[in-house]
Amino acid sequence: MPLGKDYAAQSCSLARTLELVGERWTLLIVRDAFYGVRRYNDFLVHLALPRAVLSARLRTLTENGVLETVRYQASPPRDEYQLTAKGRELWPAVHALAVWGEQHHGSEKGSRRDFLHAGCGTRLDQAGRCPACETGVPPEDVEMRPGPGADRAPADAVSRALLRPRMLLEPLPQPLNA
Amino acid sequence: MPLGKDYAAQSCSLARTLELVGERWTLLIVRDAFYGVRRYNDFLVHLALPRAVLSARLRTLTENGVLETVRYQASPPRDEYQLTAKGRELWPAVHALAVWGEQHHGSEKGSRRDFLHAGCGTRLDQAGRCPACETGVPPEDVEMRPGPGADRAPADAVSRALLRPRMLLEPLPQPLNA
DNA sequence: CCGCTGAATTCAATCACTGAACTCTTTGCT
DNA sequence: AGCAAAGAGTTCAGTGATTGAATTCAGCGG
Repeated sequence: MPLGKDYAAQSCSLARTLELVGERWTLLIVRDAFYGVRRYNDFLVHLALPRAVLSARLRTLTENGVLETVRYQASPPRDEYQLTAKGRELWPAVHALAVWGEQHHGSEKGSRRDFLHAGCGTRLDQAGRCPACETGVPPEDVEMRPGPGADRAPADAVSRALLRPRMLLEPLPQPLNA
Repeated sequence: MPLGKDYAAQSCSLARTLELVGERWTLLIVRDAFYGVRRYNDFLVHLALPRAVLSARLRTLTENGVLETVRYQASPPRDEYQLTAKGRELWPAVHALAVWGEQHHGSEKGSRRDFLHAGCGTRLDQAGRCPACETGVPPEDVEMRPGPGADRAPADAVSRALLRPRMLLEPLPQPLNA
């Protein structure tokens, strides 16, 4: 629905996936959700996208069961957006795309962000598996830390909060200071 | 370049990947290339997209080293578009997205297309690995065959040609009859 | 009462996509 | 030679989506 017509070749499941998740900004929102971003304003600050687009994307992701809203305070009603189980299953795809980008368009200084199997400390391969343990690693067990190519002093508070090592899906500390 | 501005948060390799591969139609073109589609007209027939968009996408994919043009006849000069090594490395990402779509938006009749480890015949998991052999499977070793949910009598010749089991990256037979 | 925050919506301008028509070159047919 | 067809595009007007700025709105803090 979001993008006018549906893709032809709808006999392919990739086409139906891209209808939902293939619009501009959508996968970056999902990626941020894996990073622990949950609030409207944090997405806004981190991605620097127009508010209208963010609202629209959050709505269609929620309507399609990728995100769900969770009330975190009642009096001025405020909702967080969290990944559902269905959304968390996008991790292999998101990770594979990120790894491809790192390999082919990475900076010369090295990776910007590393994803490690928590507990064993090994970097994941493109398939999202731990080469040492020879198992797939769900996002809950992935530790993210800045790599040598990371920007050391980003302009926005969300990027700064993401600079310290953290587990995927772990919510950002609130409020965001420094 | 293709989409006006570059994504902010360019410290993420996913963003740079999506700049290249995240536009409408682009990943479907790449998927078709894995399926063996190589010619302008075959992409056009299979995807039913505007010619202007197809030309633009093929150009940027070629300029960025995902596809390369290969002359297949000289007299009226005709080029095929083939995946480069860099392009073939998108297979895990494309496959992961397709599997996600199959799981969450698949038809009730079952999968539309199955991807098997050729030689062992086991269906790949979401990470693109063969559960039986416990190895990753490169696209050259993947056999594609229609699943129970496939459309049995598609309207276009390319879809009909893709109905018989085939190896990924194997070029479509030319000319396309039936 | 006033200003602030978080979460939006509205609006004009811009940009991209769509679909149809057109171009150009070579080849096959008569 | 003349004509139609195929393959691979380009051009162009109309539509739809995205952008960035401004505005709204509710509740809270002092």
